Amino acid sequence: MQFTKAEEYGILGVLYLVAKGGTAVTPLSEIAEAREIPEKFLAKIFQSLARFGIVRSYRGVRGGFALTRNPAEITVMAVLEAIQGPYHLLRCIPDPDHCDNTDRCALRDLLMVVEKGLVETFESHTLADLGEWEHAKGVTVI
Amino acid sequence: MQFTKAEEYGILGVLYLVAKGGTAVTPLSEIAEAREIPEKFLAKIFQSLARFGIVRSYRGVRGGFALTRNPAEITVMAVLEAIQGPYHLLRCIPDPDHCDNTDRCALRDLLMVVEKGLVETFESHTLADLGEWEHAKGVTVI
DNA sequence: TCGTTATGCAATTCACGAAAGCAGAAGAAT
DNA sequence: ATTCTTCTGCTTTCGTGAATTGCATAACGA
Repeated sequence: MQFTKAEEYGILGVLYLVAKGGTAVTPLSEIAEAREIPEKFLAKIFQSLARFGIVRSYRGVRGGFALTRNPAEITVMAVLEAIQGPYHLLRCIPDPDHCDNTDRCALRDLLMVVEKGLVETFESHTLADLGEWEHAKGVTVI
Repeated sequence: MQFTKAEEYGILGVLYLVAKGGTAVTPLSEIAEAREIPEKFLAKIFQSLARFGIVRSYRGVRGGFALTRNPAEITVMAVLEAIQGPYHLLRCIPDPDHCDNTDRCALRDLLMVVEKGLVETFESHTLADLGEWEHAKGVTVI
């Protein structure tokens, strides 16, 4: 059970936008360089984020991406789901037909408990929260 | 972030032993067939469990594996750590030198919170607990 | 019209989870 | 002793999906 690079880069990317404050439109090249993320990979991730309305894209010179809402209104969970789709620890959780005795599986029950706690934590933290944590630690944009 | 097959098989394997009750020595072939797990893969997993003292192995005719302790004394966490080693969502959590600004990373802080909750849940459930859940649902050994 | 930036899809690389194979050791049964 | 069973400890293979790259195209501003 490990956090994926896509998830990691996605969060770091939007946090960069938060750190820049307001609604500054920022090109991927800048984010990628500042946070040392492969640019094309980041592009893919931000396209997902754009589809889910987390960020908005602007083309052309001085284009880039910007948050669509106030960071306080965007939960970490929303970002993760935009990147990875619905979040589940086992295939049989969303799809009970995946194996033949989901209704008797204690492991599935336990993981549903674990997953619930996990989702609650991700939902109870917004990008603004994380931004403040970083700010308190003196993180700079570049 | 997904539960691995090794983790899944490991838990299901020991739960099979729990369901058989007591300290019955059970060969891998039986467990593998009953729970539809690739036998050689299960062997690898149980070797780890044996090294960590979760189960004990017996060779020869009528050999196999048995739990070393009462299921109520074995937490799910113990089983998972035996299989996967120390549990971390990001490499930089156990190894702060993995990236160059772990001390300023809000994502790392958040994941440490998530991880804590996760570990607590796994530690607060024993194999006996899961065994009872299954029992209540009418799970049979074979 | 030109340069910049995102878009969308295709292709590729790569790591690791997952699984299989095999020779050998240990042990029980007879 | 011999034989059969079962674990042990490698080695190797396979497959999937993560991670990354590439390219042609579309949109947009200057």
